Amino acid sequence: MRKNGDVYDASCSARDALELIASKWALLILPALAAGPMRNAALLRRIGGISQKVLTQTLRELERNGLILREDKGMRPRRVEYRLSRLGKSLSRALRILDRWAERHFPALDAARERYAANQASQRSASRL
Amino acid sequence: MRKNGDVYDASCSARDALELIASKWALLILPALAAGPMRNAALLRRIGGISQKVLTQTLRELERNGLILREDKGMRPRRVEYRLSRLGKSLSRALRILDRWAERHFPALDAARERYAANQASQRSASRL
DNA sequence: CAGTATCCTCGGAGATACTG
DNA sequence: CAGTATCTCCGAGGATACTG
Repeated sequence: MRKNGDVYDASCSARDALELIASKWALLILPALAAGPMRNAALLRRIGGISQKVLTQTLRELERNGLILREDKGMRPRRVEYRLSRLGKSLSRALRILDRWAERHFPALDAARERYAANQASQRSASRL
Repeated sequence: MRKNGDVYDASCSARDALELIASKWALLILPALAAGPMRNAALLRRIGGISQKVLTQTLRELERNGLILREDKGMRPRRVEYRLSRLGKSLSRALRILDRWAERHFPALDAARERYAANQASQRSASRL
């Protein structure tokens, strides 16, 4: 992306940051970890519908960006814990606002979708006259 | 908000809402429209790297969810304007917080990535000994 | 248990050309 | 000018099996 012509000005890196955040899975993992440190298996259970591969990928990406910390206590059987870094907690707080927005407004979104569907239907039947 | 250890139960719809938001393009279109109503071509210019098709798709999806309004004034040549709905403005305000977070913290993210890369490199060379 | 390695599928998204 | 219609391709992500 961002092929030719630097259309957008200074906020390019911020845009990258946004894209990191705008990952569906990151948006679910961070809140999960906000509750406290968690292990791989627990995250798999907690976040329904994510595969082991994608979970690992996303965790690595979050770790790479300094949002979470990975602690591998060298035990047998193995035990690895993930937890939010300071930066991750900060982001998590910002995300909570979005979360609350979603909770508060999804009824409105649903309603809008129904209205839209109804409109579509009536327009289809009108054009058939 | 999914406080107990169960997989997501009640907050499924909110999760859907989050996924709508977690679209890279929606995250760019909404702030663009926050500045004021805009037409197709203007959005294409403003948001670098998006194709006509994807722009239309995203706009439709946002309209369907009641976040933006589409106004087609029946002129020749055609003139269609998009603008935020009340709901869209509300979301846009919530997103601005994220935006600010990204602007404020992307240096930290960058730094973390460099640290990570350095670690990787030193670990690779260590394992080669 | 945490993580990798493979293989494979499906759909997101680009390019291009066309229409009202 | 806004939008559709096709065709195409690439890669994110799922399933499964294996390893330390």
